[in-house]
Amino acid sequence: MKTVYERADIVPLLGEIFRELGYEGTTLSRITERTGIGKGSLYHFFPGGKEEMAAAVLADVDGWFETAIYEPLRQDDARAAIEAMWINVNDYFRSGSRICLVGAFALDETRQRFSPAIRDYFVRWIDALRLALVRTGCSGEAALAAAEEAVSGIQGALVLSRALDERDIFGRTLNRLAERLAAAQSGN
Amino acid sequence: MKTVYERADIVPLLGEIFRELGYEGTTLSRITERTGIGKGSLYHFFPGGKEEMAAAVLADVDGWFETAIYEPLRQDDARAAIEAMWINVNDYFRSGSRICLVGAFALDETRQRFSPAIRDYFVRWIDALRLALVRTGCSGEAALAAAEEAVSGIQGALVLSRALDERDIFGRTLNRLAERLAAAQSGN
DNA sequence: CTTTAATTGTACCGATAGGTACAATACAGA
DNA sequence: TCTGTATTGTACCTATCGGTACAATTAAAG
Repeated sequence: MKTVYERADIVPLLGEIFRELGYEGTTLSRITERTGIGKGSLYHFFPGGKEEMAAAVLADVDGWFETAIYEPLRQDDARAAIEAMWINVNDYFRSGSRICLVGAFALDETRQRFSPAIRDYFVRWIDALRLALVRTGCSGEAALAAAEEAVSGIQGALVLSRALDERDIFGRTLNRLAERLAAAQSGN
Repeated sequence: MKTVYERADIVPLLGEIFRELGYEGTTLSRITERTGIGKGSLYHFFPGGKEEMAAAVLADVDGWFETAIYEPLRQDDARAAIEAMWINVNDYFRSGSRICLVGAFALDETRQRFSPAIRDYFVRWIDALRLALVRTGCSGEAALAAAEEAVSGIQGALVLSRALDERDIFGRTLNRLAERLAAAQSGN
């Protein structure tokens, strides 16, 4: 009995494992153990080994955010896109029970391997949000500050909700952040 | 040639290594490589091995925050203690170039090993800050929300400043958070 | 200067890390 | 059905993992 995979099917599985175990904590044997995918397949699709796997996951995450969040913020109706962002963020991170892989990689030495990708993810998020805020009539400087505050706040909410292991704190914090952002839109 | 250590001297060194490499990324050989301390000494002071080393570091960090930040928040003049907190936090995290070990451990599977210590660190921080806010005249509910927002915001600032690798963003975010907290003190 | 206990360097251990080689298998197109 | 390519399981490699054992060395007390 043999199961045949495609690269696109494997990447999300790898994503969950890297999220849970971190880069160093993710071993090939644990990947096999959790997914049933053997080394043969893994190195067939990712000849660069573990590092290429993690890079593929980062690119996948980045792509998801690009189409689901950044592009709407840049192109669609600003207020609607911002509102949709909060909903999508809450869904994506499963109300705080799922962490941000990019943020986690930023904290330890893993950052050195992927620093351009990590940096880019956050720069583009902040910039897309900033542009949306400007379109609502917010001044340039205030828009940047508000965008940084929101993106930074989301990362903090993820850390805190995992640390406290409380169901509702992520949603509560997201609501506070959304209110702050709404305040930045109308006035100032 | 032989150097003699004490446990108290080793713990801070281990702290910096765990901070940089994470729990899984920290190996005994890398500890030796960076500190010159061999396995003999390491297992003499920490018979429980790597896990005991990390636990000792967490306890050390916790102790520092307890005396430098939590106790003043509970006992000293509330406004002065809050002001001192922001300065101490900025110093401790070296303007964002040093991460929060407890927050980092919270993100991956390492959390399972130390979840009570991780939880406690944040619960006590939030609670001490909440009490200080109440003493300034802030209502109970608003105080809890503001305390959560501040502690969560600090963690987010650490993630973001590492990810962007920008010198000034940590200080900027801390200033914003301090202003929010100041606003919670006077009114509401 | 001894004695004694605390501390440390070195040599080891089995298990597992990431990675390679390659034959066996599955599958798509002719 | 046959053929060639894509995919996969297995065996194997070296390096290193966390950990143990213990003799050599050090510092402290008398």
